[in-house]
Amino acid sequence: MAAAGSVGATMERFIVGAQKSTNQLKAVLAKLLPAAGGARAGAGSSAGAVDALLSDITDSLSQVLTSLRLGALNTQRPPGQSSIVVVGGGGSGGRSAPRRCGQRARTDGECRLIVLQNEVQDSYTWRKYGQKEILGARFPRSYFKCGRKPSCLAKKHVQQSDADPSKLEITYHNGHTCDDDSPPPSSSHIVPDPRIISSGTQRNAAGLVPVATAVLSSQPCIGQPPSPPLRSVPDMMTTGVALPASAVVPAASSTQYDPVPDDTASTPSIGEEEAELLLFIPSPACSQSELLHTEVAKVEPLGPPVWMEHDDVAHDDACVAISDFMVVPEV
DNA sequence: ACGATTTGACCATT
DNA sequence: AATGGTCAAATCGT
Repeated sequence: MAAAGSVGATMERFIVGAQKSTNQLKAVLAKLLPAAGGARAGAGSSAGAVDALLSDITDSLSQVLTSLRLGALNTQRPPGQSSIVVVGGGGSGGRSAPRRCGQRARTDGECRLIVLQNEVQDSYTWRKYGQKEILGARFPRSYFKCGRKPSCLAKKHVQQSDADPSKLEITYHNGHTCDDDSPPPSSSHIVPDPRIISSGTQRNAAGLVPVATAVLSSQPCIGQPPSPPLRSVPDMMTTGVALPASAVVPAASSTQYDPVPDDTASTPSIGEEEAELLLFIPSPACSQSELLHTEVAKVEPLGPPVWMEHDDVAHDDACVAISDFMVVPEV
């Protein structure tokens, strides 16, 4: 849809702008902090560190930009049809989340399963309301409800993948209804409409971070609240863009993560065709303390990826879980 | 003191 | 009966 394209274009503009600013900053710092050859070792190392950081920033921005452009890959799926977004794996194809034996399907509304690398998070505020050991699963499943509004029906179940502990299997149930009536207090968000999907890894409940911040930071988000407002993405489950590990940002503590912006009141609900890109940012999903920390694999700019659904898709009445999902470069 | 998280118990579904 | 999902009191952190 056009909207999706405009969102991507908007994000792309911001990223390009960030790249320019970074380059300018680099130039300025180069003058202020004469690199290596500097007289004082201290100054030299500082300059080196700054340079390294700036390089990381520009590299991350490039990665995000690439991901955005690859975003064309989007796959619009009709509501009810689920998709598994595997973040990471360098496009080599992620592992699926096979339905566990004894796992039952709920019949309450739509749900979508997403498998993400840890350290990703979405822009919504989630409140954990339960945790349970699941038969056959090594890790417990955590239950979250939208914390923005009690009336919002959005829920998500987060479980660390048995197959790959570095991934979180997040199942979303129902779309957010909190976007409809009361837009969150506005802030300096840049991109309109955030709806990020995500997953997290760290032990903290996460928080949202502004995309910019996310892109710049490479530190693991353990118990770190994000400060700036997050920015991000459109509808979840449509497409996914994996940010480079360096894009991972510290998460905020559960309580106030995500200030989903506001001006983003227009967040589309699941199934809408609005968004094409997803920005995965560390999420609150794992307020639990046991989640592992891993890096999000980089997306290789090999060309427009294509989302492929594997044959063995398990269909439930209202829930669908796709077992295998891969991203392959278009030849 | 308030709000979020934890955790055991209860309920619903298969 | 077994299992997953939700509730709610207790606990913890701010």
